[in-house]
Amino acid sequence: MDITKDNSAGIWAKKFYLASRAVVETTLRPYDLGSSQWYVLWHLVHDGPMAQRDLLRLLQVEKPTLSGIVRALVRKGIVDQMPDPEDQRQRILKLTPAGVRLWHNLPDPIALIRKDAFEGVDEEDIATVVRVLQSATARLQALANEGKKT
Amino acid sequence: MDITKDNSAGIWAKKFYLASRAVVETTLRPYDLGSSQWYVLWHLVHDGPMAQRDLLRLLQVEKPTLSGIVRALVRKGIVDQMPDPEDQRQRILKLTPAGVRLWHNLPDPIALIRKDAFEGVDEEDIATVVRVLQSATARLQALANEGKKT
DNA sequence: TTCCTTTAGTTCGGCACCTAACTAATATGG
DNA sequence: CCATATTAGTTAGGTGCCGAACTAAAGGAA
Repeated sequence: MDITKDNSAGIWAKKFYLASRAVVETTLRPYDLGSSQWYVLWHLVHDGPMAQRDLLRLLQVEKPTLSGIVRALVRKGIVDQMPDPEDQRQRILKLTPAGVRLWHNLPDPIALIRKDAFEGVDEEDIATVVRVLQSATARLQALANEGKKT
Repeated sequence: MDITKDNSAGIWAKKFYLASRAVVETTLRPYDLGSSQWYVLWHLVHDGPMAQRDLLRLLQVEKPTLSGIVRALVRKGIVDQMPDPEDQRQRILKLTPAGVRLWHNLPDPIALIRKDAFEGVDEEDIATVVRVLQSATARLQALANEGKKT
């Protein structure tokens, strides 16, 4: 009874996620940046300064998760976190000059994954992967929400 | 330019992994057990006591990762970790009586995911998901190994 | 205006991962 | 036989994720 047989799609989703995170983090390590830290920079570069709460929705993570990522970026001097004068609860996030300089030297880890993992793979197969995983995720999240309400 | 479009299979693999981990951990939380901790128990139940190094290969994680999981299980009184008399470097892992009792009350989180996420999904689609993710993972790991050697 | 609720963010503690650097013990080659 | 690998496991520190519980500020209702 091989347990991996029972949930092979789940097992491989996990393995792929961990492998791609490893590649991205290896790529970014020389710049002392984690994968989610990079993604925060990406948003700040492409959308300009924004409140932490807006980033929260873009990244789709919980508050303490983003709080930790931001703390690391502030510690490294890459991002400034200042209170919004309009609403003293909110914090505006903005790249520092050092952050802007860093960004210009950074490789694009998303392009790397796309190329090294999926280049040449049948488009329809990829569409199937997306469709199956998307629906499976929705089903699990529905289950989780149901459990919360009950 | 939506970044998610560029690597949608990767994005959904991640989302699915996180969602399934959340469901599993919610299921196991009443028993004060994490997902990987559960998987260690599963192996100890099905294969009997074994050295930590053998578990390492079964779980396919790095040494410090397993070390942390084992430490948590020992702290909770679920697993005993004793030196192998044959080889003083190795540690034999064995369920405690409390661990055995706990196991008998535990739900099966793998069955849960299989049912709630994939039940009714076309077998061929699942096969495609496995095939694509498996090959993508292999490509990334090959890349990682190459980088190590160079 | 005052009280109450909601919202934004942090802190704490926990899980699951990693690399780098370490100890202790066994195995091996000269 | 002894010096030198190699192997097993731990520790330290970092990333990314979570829920629970907290503070502070803003919004609303009586």
